[in-house]
Amino acid sequence: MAEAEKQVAEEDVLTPRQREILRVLVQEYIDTAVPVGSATIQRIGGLGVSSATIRNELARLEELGYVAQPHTSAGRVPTVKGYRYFVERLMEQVELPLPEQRMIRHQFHQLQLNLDQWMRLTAAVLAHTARSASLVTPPHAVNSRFRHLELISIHDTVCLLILVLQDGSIHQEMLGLSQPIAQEELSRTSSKLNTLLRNRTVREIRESTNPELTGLRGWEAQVLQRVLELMERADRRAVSEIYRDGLINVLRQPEFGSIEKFRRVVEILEHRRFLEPILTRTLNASGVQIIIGGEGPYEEIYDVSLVLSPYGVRGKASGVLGIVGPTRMPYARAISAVRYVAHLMDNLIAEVYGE
Amino acid sequence: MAEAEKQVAEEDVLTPRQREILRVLVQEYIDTAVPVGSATIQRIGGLGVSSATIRNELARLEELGYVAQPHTSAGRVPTVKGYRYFVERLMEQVELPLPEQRMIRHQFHQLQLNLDQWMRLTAAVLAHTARSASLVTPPHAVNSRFRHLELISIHDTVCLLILVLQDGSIHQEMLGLSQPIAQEELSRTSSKLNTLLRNRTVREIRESTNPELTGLRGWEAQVLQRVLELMERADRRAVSEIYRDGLINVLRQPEFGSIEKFRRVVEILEHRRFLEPILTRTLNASGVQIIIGGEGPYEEIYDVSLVLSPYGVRGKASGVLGIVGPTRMPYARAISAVRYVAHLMDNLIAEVYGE
DNA sequence: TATTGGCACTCAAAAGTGGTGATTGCTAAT
DNA sequence: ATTAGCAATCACCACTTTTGAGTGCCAATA
Repeated sequence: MAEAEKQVAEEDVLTPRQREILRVLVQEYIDTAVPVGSATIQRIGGLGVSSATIRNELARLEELGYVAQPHTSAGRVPTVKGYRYFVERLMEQVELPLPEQRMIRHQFHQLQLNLDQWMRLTAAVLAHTARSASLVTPPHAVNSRFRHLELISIHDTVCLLILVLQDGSIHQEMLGLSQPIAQEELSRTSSKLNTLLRNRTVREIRESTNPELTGLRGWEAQVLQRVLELMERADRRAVSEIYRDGLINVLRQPEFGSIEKFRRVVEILEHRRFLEPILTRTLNASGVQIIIGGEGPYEEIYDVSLVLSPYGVRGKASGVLGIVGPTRMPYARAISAVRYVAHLMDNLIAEVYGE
Repeated sequence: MAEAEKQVAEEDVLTPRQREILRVLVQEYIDTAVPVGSATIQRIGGLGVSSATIRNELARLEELGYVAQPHTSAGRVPTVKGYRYFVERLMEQVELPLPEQRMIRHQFHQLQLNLDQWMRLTAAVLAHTARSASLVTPPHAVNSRFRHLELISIHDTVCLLILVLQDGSIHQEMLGLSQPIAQEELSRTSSKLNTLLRNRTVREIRESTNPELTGLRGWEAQVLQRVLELMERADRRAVSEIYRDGLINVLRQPEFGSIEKFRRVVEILEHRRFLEPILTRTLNASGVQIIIGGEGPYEEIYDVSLVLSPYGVRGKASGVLGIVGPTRMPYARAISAVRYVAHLMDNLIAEVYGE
């Protein structure tokens, strides 16, 4: 198995004892937020060696870049590389405790299936379960297909345009018309377009040579134009909207005693520019993704981590959900929470959107 | 006039000089966040008296509860009572500078009128203009009237129910049907209901004795039931959704060097339990409301203030917008920003929703 | 050769120290 | 009623000292 091979290959770099020391150190640091010294590891680690031996091993781990000292006379803290090794090889995968699973399922079952409420609930449940800030994007199809158009007269020259796509997303917009149009005429046009466009993608519609479509003029052409624009926007913005919750949980973390680090979390959550590429990437991945701040392309968000997972039915309707917290995060719990909720969403999506 | 009487009555308590001293003190404290001493007031206040006199007056103001000393050898800071007096009687009302007005108008005119984007923009503009955290609730009608229903088959036994009310709000919900229903039949029912319910309130529908309505059975009755429930929920929850922005601005305030006070701001913004009653109250008030934390029913949110205003067309569609910040807030600017944006919204709402 | 006890060393954090200056309240003079 | 003058207060700052957790290294040990 590739898995086993990888593990063997890794043993060339870290001995089992070093791995155990690293595991204990990261776990302890996650629990206490205090740099961990050799004596502490000896006390709670249960490996039968003296603190001097552990010191030697720690020196080696530091050379290799897995741990670092905030200052000479302090214990060690994990580096980004250390966290990465921990979450990939050392951490014990746990399932979310059954009572919590039951509670979450219960909450989801009580729900009337309104997309907006549903997303909110998901964000709230994630935040509560992982005790950190959460984010959720609504399920979204890749090449959305037209499903239904509705034009409702608001007054003479303004109508409300409601567009429903096959992924169930609803897009609305006020439309100023070039001339006064009555409701009857609006209805006639919308039912015409409903027939012409049904189940088509933007591309198909644009390439159509159907004279009924290409021949549209005046306000009707205007409506079609807006419909296409809305569909394109929906396609382009894989991440349409982001539901958030639980920011307050992050404030409880001791590392945010000073404002600066906390600011980064708020910035990540408020500014799409960070999230958009990360979420898009997650959408196309599979399984729980762990992004540790400071690594590779994520230098800017040093000491903030994200645990994200795609959910939904691939190619039909999928979204991303996950949590944001300090690098020093209880990953085991976070991952199990994210994974469980994502699975639950997979099922719900399959139930609602497809067979 | 009641206004004038009140002012006269108040002059019994505070002499003109005391008022001027209080005004200078609060203004200076708002600007600098540093306790203000008698010398400072003498220097910048321009009242032709010595600092000793000012000290005497300050002692009196302290007795009366308008100012307080953080410790014996420090200057004075305003109390909640002091702030209240300041915003109601001493502060000079200013208009938002014209260039800013122009910029805001410009942003609103560029907008395609989608409610969701609109609310977001409003929150963003408020946050930016008042340099603080902002919140906005969408416009909402009191006794909403039915406008349009659309049923879209998702698969056999699930359909998407879209309900448009007269205030332009759109409500959607997935509906599990008791039996498989085809799209044609869904359409027939929705157009029937559209005729029967058009422009009616929940109350009117419930009290109707029209046999076409009371005679509905099976899944059709189920649909009607859900429509009524949705309409009732829309009526009941005056504050449906809250758009927020600009939290990051609050982090810049020096008083949030420690986390504790900041936490309160986040709590207010995240938990509806604080906001709901405040917003509902504001909705029924008129003009800009200033809520100073620690006062009366708002003890819990000590040292956080809100500047809120209702907007929209009374009885037709109205909402609340405003900002949240530290008690030590540039009220003049905040109020002018909130007032200006609220007026702008009044006009936009009138333009879109009515004559 | 790996492990260990012992020990000198380091250094951040906590506790202590004294000086500074802003500010007050009080008093006596105007 | 107002003011100048002045002693008293006390947070704040810069500085020093103390403390102790923790390290690195070395010589002894298995």
